[in-house]
Amino acid sequence: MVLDETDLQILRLLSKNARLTNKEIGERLNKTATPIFKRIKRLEDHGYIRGYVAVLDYDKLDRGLVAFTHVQIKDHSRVGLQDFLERVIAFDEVLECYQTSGEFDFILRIAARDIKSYQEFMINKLIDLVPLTSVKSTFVMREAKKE
Amino acid sequence: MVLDETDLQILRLLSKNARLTNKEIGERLNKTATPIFKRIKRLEDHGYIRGYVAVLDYDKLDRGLVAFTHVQIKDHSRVGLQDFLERVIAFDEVLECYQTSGEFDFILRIAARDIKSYQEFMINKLIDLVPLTSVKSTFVMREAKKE
DNA sequence: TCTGAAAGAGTCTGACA
DNA sequence: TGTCAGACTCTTTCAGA
Repeated sequence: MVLDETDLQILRLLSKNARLTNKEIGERLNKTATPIFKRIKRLEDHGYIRGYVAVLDYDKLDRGLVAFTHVQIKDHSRVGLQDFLERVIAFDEVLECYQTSGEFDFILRIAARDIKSYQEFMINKLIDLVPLTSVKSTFVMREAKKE
Repeated sequence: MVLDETDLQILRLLSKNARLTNKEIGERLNKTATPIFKRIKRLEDHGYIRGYVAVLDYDKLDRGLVAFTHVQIKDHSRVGLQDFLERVIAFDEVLECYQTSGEFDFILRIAARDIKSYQEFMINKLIDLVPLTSVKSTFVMREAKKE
């Protein structure tokens, strides 16, 4: 499937604000709502749009501590990596999980109430999962962009 | 503002799928669409919900190379940090920007077509912004969770 | 805080250029 | 690919419990 400039602009708009109506998008692209609707349907069906999510303010939700946790595990076999992945994404604290190449095997985005909860997550949940080689935490002070 | 269990469940559902209708959410929580509507409005007005975005598949968009770029800058004054932040979020390649504490000053989530485009971004855009102390790139092989 | 009815708005389909 | 009209569905408001 080939995307034209209109498709790309639709994706650009929706990645910033998924609540735009087809009519509003159409007005910006000089079209009516119908072709916008059809194009979005096509983009969804072909997997270009994977879904729509609400962006929450974790500060207000008493989960103001957001961290990136860089994890290196001991067992690098396919089974070992898959095992860690499946078990770690089951935790509510894990907002995102990326398998990576390079120094770390996984980067996790974590939300916890405070530093104490974060440490509890580390000690009682993360560390027990599978044998780890290293864990490095970086705390987020400000989210400046998100799309 | 105090959130009850119903509010939290609404947030949980919408953070995974923002396309659920008020009626569908109501059915899961044993209520009608009206109270769900009112609660969501309240959560939006009070900033618990910051917005709604489409999740795109960057693989398919020929921006399959997603990386976390860890940046340490030379000038740690408030102005220096703010300056870098404002200029870096203007780049299309920058999907997300987090100001962090610890080893790095910023973590960027970057999307590029391939390794060559990524290097071009680094050399022609990122490096020129402000004097940097270190830049470390970690490439994403798989996104296993995102909410 | 909730239900249920009703108006307003958006989505989605189909005929046609 | 696109416009337009109409059916359908969801959102939103309001009266009442």
